[in-house]
Amino acid sequence: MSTRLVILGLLRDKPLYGYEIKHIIEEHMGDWTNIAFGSIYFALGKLAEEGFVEKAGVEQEGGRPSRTVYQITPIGREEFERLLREVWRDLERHYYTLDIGLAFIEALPIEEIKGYLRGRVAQLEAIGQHLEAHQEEVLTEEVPPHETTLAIFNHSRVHFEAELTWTRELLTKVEQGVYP
Amino acid sequence: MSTRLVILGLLRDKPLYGYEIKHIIEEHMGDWTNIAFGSIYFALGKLAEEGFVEKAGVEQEGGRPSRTVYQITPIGREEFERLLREVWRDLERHYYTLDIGLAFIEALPIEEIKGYLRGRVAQLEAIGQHLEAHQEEVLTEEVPPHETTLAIFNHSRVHFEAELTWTRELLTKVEQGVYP
DNA sequence: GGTATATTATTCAAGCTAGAATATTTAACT
DNA sequence: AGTTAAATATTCTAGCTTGAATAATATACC
Repeated sequence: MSTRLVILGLLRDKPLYGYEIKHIIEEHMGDWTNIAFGSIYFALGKLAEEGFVEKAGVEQEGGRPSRTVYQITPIGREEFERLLREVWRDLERHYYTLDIGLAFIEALPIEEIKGYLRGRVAQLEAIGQHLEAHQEEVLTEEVPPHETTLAIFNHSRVHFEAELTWTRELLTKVEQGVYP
Repeated sequence: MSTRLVILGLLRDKPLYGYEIKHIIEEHMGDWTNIAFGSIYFALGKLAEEGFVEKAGVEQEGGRPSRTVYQITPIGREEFERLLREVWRDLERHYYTLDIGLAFIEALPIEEIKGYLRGRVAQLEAIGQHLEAHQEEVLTEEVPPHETTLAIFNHSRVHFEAELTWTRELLTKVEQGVYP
């Protein structure tokens, strides 16, 4: 669903082929998206079927595999805006698998749970270090980062911090013997 | 993936049929899971195929549709524990669709974006009200809530608060004209 | 009493994701 | 120069999710 949005968004600028799209995503959006190869080709096929994109031709460079270049259509641009508005308008709910783990917490020895929680705190602290380092790096670059980059970065950060706080609190409670 | 965990977890106590599983999930886990009908039947079929559950018989009540009851097997119990440990061990990454919206922010008029952000803040504030009310209600019940229930509730809450804080900050920046 | 709605229980098709498989080719290394 | 590794580009299958479709009965309502 967001795969379509990304593809249409990228195709607005110029025609692209699947592999190229995958690479742009990895380079520019790699940290905050999760779009697999198959999804891109599937979405391209679907978008073409629906008339939102169309084949712009087939290229070949040397003896490399030939590639199908797609370009966006006028109704594709409309669809892009529709999807974009949808994303901005609607709040999305996130579900946390660990909540299910919590629901079944009695199924594991409490000492084992403590171990996992300590592990989670350690992992989260490592991520925190990584995020800080990354921010340092970005801020000391010659080219100042774009505001959207910062906003996206902060988005991860606030949720990461929420998760860390919550996990620490849970560990404390478990250590206090609140869970039987 | 967490569908399997939930199903196996519920079947530990007693044999159940698909529709019953769906109902238990909705009643007890409805606020923090998102498992569709089809997924349950699909997972039951798969788990049966793999030997983690098995048909315990077919029941019928009055003229209602007949129902297939499944029970967990010994290796099903092992699989449950394996999945449970996996959930506790591994941190899961969450991706936010709005980040993609942010990446394409220039495609919409900034005034429209402001509107959406105000809308999001309002929606989040409403959820905040709802969460507070829900907590009040739970805390004033005769039966004190189980610790896991509170932990799961707090999990939602910290992330909701993170989202609200971040959204407000973004709105402020947009209103300050940081985004062209 | 008769119509409308809700409940029960499952099946099914369509959509989407993930990632391995494929086949060629260029770059890297000793 | 020859082997290995990495890159290029797509296809394909298996797995999973979603929600509509089905079909019967029980309940609610006027």
